[in-house]
Amino acid sequence: MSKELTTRAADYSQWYNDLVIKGELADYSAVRGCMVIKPYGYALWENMRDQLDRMFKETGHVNAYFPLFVPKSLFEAEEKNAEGFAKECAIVTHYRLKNDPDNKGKLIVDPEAKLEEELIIRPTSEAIIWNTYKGWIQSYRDLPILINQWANVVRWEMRTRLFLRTAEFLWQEGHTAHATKDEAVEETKKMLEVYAEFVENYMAVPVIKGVKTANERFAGAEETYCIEALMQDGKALQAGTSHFLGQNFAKAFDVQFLNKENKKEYVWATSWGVSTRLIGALIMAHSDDQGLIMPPKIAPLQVVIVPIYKGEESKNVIDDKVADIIKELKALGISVKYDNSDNARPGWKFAEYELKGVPVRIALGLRDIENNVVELARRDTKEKKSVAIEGLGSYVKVLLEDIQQNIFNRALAFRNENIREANTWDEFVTLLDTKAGFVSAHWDGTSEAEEKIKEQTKATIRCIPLNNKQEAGKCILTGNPSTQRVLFARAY
RNA sequence: CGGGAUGUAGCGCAGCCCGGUAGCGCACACGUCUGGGGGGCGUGGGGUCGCAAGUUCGAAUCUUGUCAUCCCGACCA
Repeated sequence: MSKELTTRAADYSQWYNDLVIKGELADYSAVRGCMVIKPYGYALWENMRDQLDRMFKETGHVNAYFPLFVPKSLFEAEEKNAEGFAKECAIVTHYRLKNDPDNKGKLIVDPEAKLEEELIIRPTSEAIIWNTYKGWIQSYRDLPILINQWANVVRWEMRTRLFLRTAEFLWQEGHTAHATKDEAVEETKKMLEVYAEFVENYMAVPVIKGVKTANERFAGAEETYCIEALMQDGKALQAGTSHFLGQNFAKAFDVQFLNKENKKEYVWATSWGVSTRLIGALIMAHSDDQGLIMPPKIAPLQVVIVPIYKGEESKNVIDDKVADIIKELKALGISVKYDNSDNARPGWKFAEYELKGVPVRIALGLRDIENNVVELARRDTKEKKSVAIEGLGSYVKVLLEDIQQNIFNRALAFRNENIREANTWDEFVTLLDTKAGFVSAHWDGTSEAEEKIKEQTKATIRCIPLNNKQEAGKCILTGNPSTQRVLFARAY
């Protein structure tokens, strides 16, 4: 099977879809807007999940699991949150089917089995969790609660895209409860740091940490912190969010505690999440026209070995040699696959593993064995060289670290080249239309101006970067005074 | 929800305008030569043409309806 990929230049969206489908990360399913995550894609998600999970636990969190369904009365308790998600909720109204009397072999919803109260399939779990926390919290001694859950959620999106926006997606959502505002704010920021560290150090995708404007804030939050990444087509992608929820949910669900002075206070809350969308970010940040490029630290497979043989006899010789190499690599904690299957030829395998983004490929035949070398190819630069079998393990280990660093540096350089300042409206519009990327510009801080800019340019304020430099300026739209620049971009 | 497109073999497509025995490439199976960048040759298997009505002697093809998916837009992690 030849797997022709659309190039980025020809059709960026199609290129992305081709990588996901032909790279065997995911497949379309029989359900509109829902995808099947295939084993290779799921292995990637598992690696991401496992690392994040370690980081959450290192920062004091524990995992738990809450129901998929949220009774409507709970869902609507926090008004802003409910309003924000209402338009995209799937709702369970019945609990039973029955045989269709008019159509043999078919089923219909049993009208007798209507639920007293509709159940909302969670688009996010604040409601069900805060309803639960109410029963868990009486005293300041019960705080903080630092819980994370790995779950699926459903958001009935109008238009979906593999990994970037599916109707059902996998994610983690942290939900913490604190006795003081300061502690909750600190938690919000801490988790933003965890996300930034994960995305940069493991996924090799550079991010900008910032705060969302009121318009872009999570429904029900007081403050939304985010990490924003830049894709190769110049569009921004929100890679993770961490919300300071204030006392909104505590008030909505009446969660109070007695403080040390024996006075009742509402609990302070945070929530934070990243999803399978990160896989979309990973693909669009690194990959090229030959296929995916996996960062070694989370690659489902770090090294693939392809034998070059002629006939059974030479295959056996190579198999023996490779067994030693695999042993050495595995001892160093490197994941490795030996593909000596006879149903594809070497050239086909080379292309296939490039498509899948395996960071390092080792090829060897009798010729190499005689010389005690292998041919080693790195996916990020496609550079090939002959490397001694002696000490191959440590060579590969260093190489994997180098690839990890190299793809991060490459993405960082691209990101930095694509942050440009605009000082006038014309400059702003021209930059958006000709260069894409982030545009750093002054904004007067009003929602009205933000809305108008969005209407006219489709660009949104991605964030107000943390530690932003304060400088006097004029809003590019209104000319009103401004104290700092914010980052605009067209976004996914 | 607005606009555009597509449903024919596992995948990608042609055939439809102008109705008359369902075709190509890849994949798959077997054999063989091969093997250092998506192999060659030979043989073979596989499809109620998305679904439902209608027109007709006859429908993949014409008509109507319907369902689904994809792409672009608005919305959104």
